Amino acid sequence: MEDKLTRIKQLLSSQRFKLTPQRQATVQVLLEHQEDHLSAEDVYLLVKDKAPEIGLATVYRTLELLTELEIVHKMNFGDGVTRYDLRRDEDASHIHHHLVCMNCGAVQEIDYLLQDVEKIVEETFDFSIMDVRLTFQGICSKCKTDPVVQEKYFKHPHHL
Amino acid sequence: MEDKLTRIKQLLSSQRFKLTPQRQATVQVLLEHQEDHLSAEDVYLLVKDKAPEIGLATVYRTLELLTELEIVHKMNFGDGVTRYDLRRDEDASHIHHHLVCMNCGAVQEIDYLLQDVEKIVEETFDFSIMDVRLTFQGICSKCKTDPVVQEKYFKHPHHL
DNA sequence: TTCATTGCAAATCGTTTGCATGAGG
DNA sequence: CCTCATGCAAACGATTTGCAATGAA
Repeated sequence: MEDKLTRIKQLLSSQRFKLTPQRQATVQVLLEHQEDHLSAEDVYLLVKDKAPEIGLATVYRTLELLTELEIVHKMNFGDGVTRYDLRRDEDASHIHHHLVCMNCGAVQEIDYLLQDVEKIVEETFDFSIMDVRLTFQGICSKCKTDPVVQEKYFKHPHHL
Repeated sequence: MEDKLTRIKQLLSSQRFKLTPQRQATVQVLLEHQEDHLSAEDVYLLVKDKAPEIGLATVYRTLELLTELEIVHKMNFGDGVTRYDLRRDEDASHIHHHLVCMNCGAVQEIDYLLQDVEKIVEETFDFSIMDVRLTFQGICSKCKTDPVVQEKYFKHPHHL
């Protein structure tokens, strides 16, 4: 992980960007929450613990910068908030799929299956894929046991 | 298509909702643009031709209502705008995938492949899928011939 | 009359921007 | 000094909401 921070610092300075305390704090928060999918607001609140004086705008600017450098990944589950993620590594970049529970909001990654599908799409449509976002929305196994959830999602026929 | 309008009217009235002129105009716009992926604003402008007095809020409310009734499909390509689509038909509901060109913004549907993947996900994760959103972002065959596009997306190694 | 529905304007929410200040080379 | 980066507050764009007016059952 120090590894990663060092690499990021190099990447920044190679393009004349500085690893300021605010940026470092932001990266650290992302490193500590690799499994989560934090919104800018989430990141902001977490960074405030490390650097209380930071402004929300700086967090947005930092996340935007890191996105341009392809260090973080910007995503969007349709709930009106953009979420950010450290990228795993350099090239297997465009594999990033999720199970989103419509009840509890839990997000689980499923970063495999699908290489074949990508290949077919590229060939069939002569389309150069730069990024793939596959999101399954549904009910996770935990929520499935909740009677309220069952009533809401499983009882009614969807089209009367 | 009259077919479809009638069915929608039935669906509405079965739940004590009325097919007001505004709602009808909105549905008609959606029917006339089944291939597009219109934003609320787009729909609003198109509906204004048919019913100039309509308000944007009503369009939003109508689209929300139609979404709840599973008549339209709400989606999101990460550009900060929600887009809406008439659903094709009743049950093969959750198959709705897209190729989005990062250059010209063209959206092409690829509503097949993937049934197997869905099945695997359901079983592997004990996850009940209610909706799937698969988006490939990349460069379409048309844009690929543009030298500016080539320079921007295909020349530079992504990580120096 | 009653209740859903509407148009309008104001409010809200996430995000971006302008600007004056501050820190580092 | 010069530039980049910051914090703050204002601006912004998409969407939602409050409310009084409308209109069909």
